[in-house]
Amino acid sequence: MKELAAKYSAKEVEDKWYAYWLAHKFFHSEPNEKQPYTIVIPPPNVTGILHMGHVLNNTLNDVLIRKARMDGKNACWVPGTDHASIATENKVVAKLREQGIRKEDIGREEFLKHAWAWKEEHGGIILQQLKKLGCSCDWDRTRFTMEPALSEAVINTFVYFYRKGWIYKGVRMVNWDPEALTAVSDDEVIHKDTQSHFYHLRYYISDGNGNPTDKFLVIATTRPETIMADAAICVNPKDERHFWLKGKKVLIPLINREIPVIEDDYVEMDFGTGCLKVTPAHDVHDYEIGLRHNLPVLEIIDDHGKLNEKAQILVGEDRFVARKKIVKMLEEAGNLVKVEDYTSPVGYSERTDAVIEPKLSAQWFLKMESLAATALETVLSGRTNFIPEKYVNTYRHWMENARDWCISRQLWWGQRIPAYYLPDGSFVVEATPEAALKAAQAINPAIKAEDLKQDEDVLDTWFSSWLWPISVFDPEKPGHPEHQPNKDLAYYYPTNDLVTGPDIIFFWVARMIMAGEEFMGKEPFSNVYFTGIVRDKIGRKMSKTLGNSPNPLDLIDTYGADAVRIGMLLCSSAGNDIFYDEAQIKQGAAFCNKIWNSYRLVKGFQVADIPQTPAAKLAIEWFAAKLSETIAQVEDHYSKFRISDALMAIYKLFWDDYCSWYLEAIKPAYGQPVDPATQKATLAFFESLLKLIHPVMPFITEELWQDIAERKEGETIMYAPTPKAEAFDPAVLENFALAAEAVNGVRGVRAQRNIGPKEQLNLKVKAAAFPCIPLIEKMAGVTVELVDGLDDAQGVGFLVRTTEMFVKLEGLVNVQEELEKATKELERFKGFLQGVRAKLSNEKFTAHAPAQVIENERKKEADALSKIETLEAKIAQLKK
RNA sequence: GGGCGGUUAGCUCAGCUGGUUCAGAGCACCUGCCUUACAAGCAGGGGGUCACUGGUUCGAAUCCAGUACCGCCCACCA
Repeated sequence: MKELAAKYSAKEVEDKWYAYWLAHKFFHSEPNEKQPYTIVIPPPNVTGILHMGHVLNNTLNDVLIRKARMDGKNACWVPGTDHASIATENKVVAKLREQGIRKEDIGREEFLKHAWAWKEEHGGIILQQLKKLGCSCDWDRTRFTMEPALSEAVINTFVYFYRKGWIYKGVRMVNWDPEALTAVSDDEVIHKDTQSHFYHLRYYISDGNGNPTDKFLVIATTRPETIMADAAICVNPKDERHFWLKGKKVLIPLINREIPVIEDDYVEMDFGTGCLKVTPAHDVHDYEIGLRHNLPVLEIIDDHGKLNEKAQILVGEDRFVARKKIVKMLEEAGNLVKVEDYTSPVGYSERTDAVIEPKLSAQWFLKMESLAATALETVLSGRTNFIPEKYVNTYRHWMENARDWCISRQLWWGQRIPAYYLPDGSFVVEATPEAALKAAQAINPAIKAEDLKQDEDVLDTWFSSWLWPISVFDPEKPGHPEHQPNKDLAYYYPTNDLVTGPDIIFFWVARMIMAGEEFMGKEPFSNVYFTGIVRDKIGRKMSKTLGNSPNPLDLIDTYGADAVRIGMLLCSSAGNDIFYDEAQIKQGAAFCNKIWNSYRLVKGFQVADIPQTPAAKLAIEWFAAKLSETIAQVEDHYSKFRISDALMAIYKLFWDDYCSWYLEAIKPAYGQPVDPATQKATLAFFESLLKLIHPVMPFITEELWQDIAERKEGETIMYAPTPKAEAFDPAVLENFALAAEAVNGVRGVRAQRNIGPKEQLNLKVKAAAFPCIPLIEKMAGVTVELVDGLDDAQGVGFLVRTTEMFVKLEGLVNVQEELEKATKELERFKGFLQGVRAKLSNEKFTAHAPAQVIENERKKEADALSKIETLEAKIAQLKK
């Protein structure tokens, strides 16, 4: 490095060192005799692009992995991407739509060709972006959840659980989007309060032969067009108003079909009329009531949201048209009692904005009971820790109520379910078509390959990502209990830490624990660190539609990756949402510059064979202690995953202690040289600081570390050992603190009196001895004089603890002002003393409080007395 | 509606098992400085009834109960 510029320029530095790290394969890990430290990346969507949430998450991951590497562990961070079936398929569908192509028209095979092409074109961009951020992933280990080996793992897992009897096919109500003609997940349904009507309808009691009597009940519904699908009327068994209905049958208006009156606790007595029409095919809750009471399921709405022939009336009408028409018909028939305005939450499709239609369909499920119980135990026993701990409660609640996992999706992009149907509708489950044919022929020897039809659905994306901590190392393992883990899996599993958002605690974290326990008999990671959600300054979620999410790459370009990393970490305590503000990144950039310039100073030192100044000697002794003290704190913070606290501790050590105090203390006068011992110590301190902060700021630290000494090609700060705290004498820190107070006192006087820093002053200290006097002289620009008494009123005094100090100022002093100041202070201490004495004279206090506390109070009393004495003497002096 | 968590300085947060002058940090703010490492800087400074009410205790930001508000997860009243 040549002359250092006055400002740090990240751009020139970052690409250079990342290329260097890659060229030397510093990120690559292979099993060896060292202790492993492993992280698997939360795989981002393969076609996704980097957003601020990724920046936060991956910065944290990188800090942990770099720290572990410097701690001497064999650190391995496995990167990769997720095929993200729904998100990716949506994107491909949208792109095809632009070209006027519908996926149904081109068919599965052709569609998948487009999808793969899309993946090749857009896939992995995000991994390139992570490099810009400085992430030290082992790129040779990059995985993709839909690559052949990992897809096989998924299929094997399915077969394994099917054989175990935990996978079954069942009917479930899904969120049907009648425009997109697909089921959508719960997350893709947006509930919006919608203005509608509450129709009160009269159902006549049947005489038993399908004829109406003159008795009736009234139900309230928002969906009158579904009455033809009613299977029962339900009332609460405790509702006295409806006791008379017990065992009765009623007639559905307009079509006169007879349905029973049943009783179920689900019905709220004080809502609506207390009578609920039960429509199992078109309402989730009604479906569940139907199950409990064995009601028939009659579907009258088709995939397009139109009434079908089972409705008997209004066949072919759209559900909303049908609603209007049927209301009129009901009114004419005399069944409409009244119509109320009503606002209720209605589910809309996130993508098409169509009103979601609950629809029954056949789905594949995985039984959760046993898996959840085991995975709950993993966390409750502490084999896996959650940080922050509060998520254990959330986790427990979910695991204790886990419903079977619906693993099928009506999509094409993903691992296709390995169930093969025979012509008679029965099916076999096998890992390959060949095996399936064999199995089918065992049932019916006449079966040929073309007779078998594979299930159309693919598996939920999470059904592949839950294997991630295992499959990235050994894809053969999932689904194969007898398979011995390969070398990588045996070495790297279980991984150490997982950093992820709390929003996927169930989708992903819980299920990885299940898979880990099932296939490895061991938890997949020891700690899960939950980050918060990145929000903007005013608390809104970052989103594309709001346009409040900055592009991280622009930020890196402007401020540098180190600055962006600092900016994200500064405000990120675990589990709290992050309020993103560009100001934090500017703070990070300022810190880079500060580090840069502190090095410029040291690098510029002329070294000469001169004796070390006493101030420099004291400063070195102090900073060595301070460094050790801080290292211990930083280690403690890291051990508790308090990353932002660790960063802040180093930040203050670097800026306040090293730059503002240490460097100023050892800095020679302009043009003067520095002695060799001081130069050496200073560079050593600086190197320690670089190493401490490297995990957070990888680029600038590498740049400077390479410059402070002769380095060979292939050397890197990445593998420099983390500085260790050494034993130190606490008195060193205490003495320095006293001296610093004295310096601050003098500076206060200067500020108050408008005296420039260059003007030498005389400081009288009323004491027989005081620590670090050369330091005080250097830092405060004074000559210190130890005196017995302060008889000269021409000056300004202040107290350092109980020691009185006095800056001599000829003709500049306002005695009256000094007097007022001292009197005010005296009052304060007197009040304080009173408080302490009240406590000490309280018998209950002295009887109950521990000795330590009482002693502290006595010391406070003594200190206060001493200060009062000093102040009183001073006041007497001033009054003369 | 059920569960969980929160409320401390203008902002973001720390404060572990009640007791050190415990009321803190960073940023922001105010004042004075372009003092040859750094104005992305230096020095100094102001600022909080620890949400509210009650209780336990010699002693409460800290423990307990209630109230108010906020956030998250789940279920989302036909």
